[in-house]
Amino acid sequence: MPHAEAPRWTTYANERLASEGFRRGGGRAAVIDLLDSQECALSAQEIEDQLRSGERKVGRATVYRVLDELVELGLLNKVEIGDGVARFEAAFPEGADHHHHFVCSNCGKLIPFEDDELERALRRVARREGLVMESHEVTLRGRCPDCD
Amino acid sequence: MPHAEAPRWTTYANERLASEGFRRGGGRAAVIDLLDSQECALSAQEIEDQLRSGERKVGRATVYRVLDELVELGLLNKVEIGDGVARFEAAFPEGADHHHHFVCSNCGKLIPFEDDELERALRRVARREGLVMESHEVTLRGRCPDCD
DNA sequence: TGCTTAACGAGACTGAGTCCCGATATTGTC
DNA sequence: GACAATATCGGGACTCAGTCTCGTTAAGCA
Ligand SMILES: [Zn+2]
Ligand SMILES: [Zn+2]
Ligand SMILES: [Zn+2]
Ligand SMILES: [Zn+2]
Repeated sequence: MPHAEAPRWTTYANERLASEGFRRGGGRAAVIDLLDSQECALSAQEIEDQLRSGERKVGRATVYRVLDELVELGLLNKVEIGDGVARFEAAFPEGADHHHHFVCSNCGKLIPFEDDELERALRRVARREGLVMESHEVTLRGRCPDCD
Repeated sequence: MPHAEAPRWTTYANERLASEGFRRGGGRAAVIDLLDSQECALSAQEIEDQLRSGERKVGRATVYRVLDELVELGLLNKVEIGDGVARFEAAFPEGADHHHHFVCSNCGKLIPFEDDELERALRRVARREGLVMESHEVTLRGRCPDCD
């Protein structure tokens, strides 16, 4: 949920891509627009299907290619909740809108959450172990309020 | 790294399986013994290969079946570092030997670490969000000391 | 010893993700 | 605008972790 006054992720992503020397291709633009309109993570299959059913057809190879590029540039977070399907969601600069996920082991619902202390603890660990942290993932599993 | 005086994980796992009414099968025993001798996580493929090259052959179906059972019983932790391969490692009761992983984005090395404050932060988040946490995974990504 | 049924394993199958390679579109230059 | 250079795209074959089926083996028990 970006702040109302913050620029759209699409804008940020496109600027970044331009500055990295990428050309502007229709397939990539379609994937970016779709991801920008999402609340939380989407799988490659979901992206492919939604684009196929829309007016802008995009091949599977392109979807995966674009997702890889964006993850590589840090414009996208790859979320893996353990069901064998990778999901992707927009990542804002400076860690804005940075969050993690809770997965209900009963109904499968994906609930996002954020916590500063958790983030601090992670940074502290990395420093203590002498590791240069580039990214991290946290997944909590259990019962959601509905299923408890 | 279990404490020297602590019982072997094999023992603990077998007792638990017995108390749950499982019969003692050769395939399951082989998988358990192999996992007990490991320092950190092993993939299903690695387990299958190591058992196949040893004297105790175990079919793939059995390996996956046993791993699922053990994860279900909380005797095993499923570790997914994002390369499309699930790994498994012994889980001790009471969270003893509980740890998480750092993955080097350059050389792929898997480095285990533990941190009480991180664990506390996770429990706090779950409570605040009204979620009943059954398990969790944390993966840090970046450069290890060797590759930095 | 004999019965019941859990445990096992060969191998077919599924599906996410990868690759190849020819077709198409973008950008810079003239 | 035309053209060359090359980034982008996509159909479809392919890989391979993980799943399923079903007939066989063997643990537990009376
Ligand atoms: Zn999310
Ligand atoms: Zn739920
Ligand atoms: Zn480990
Ligand atoms: Zn490294």
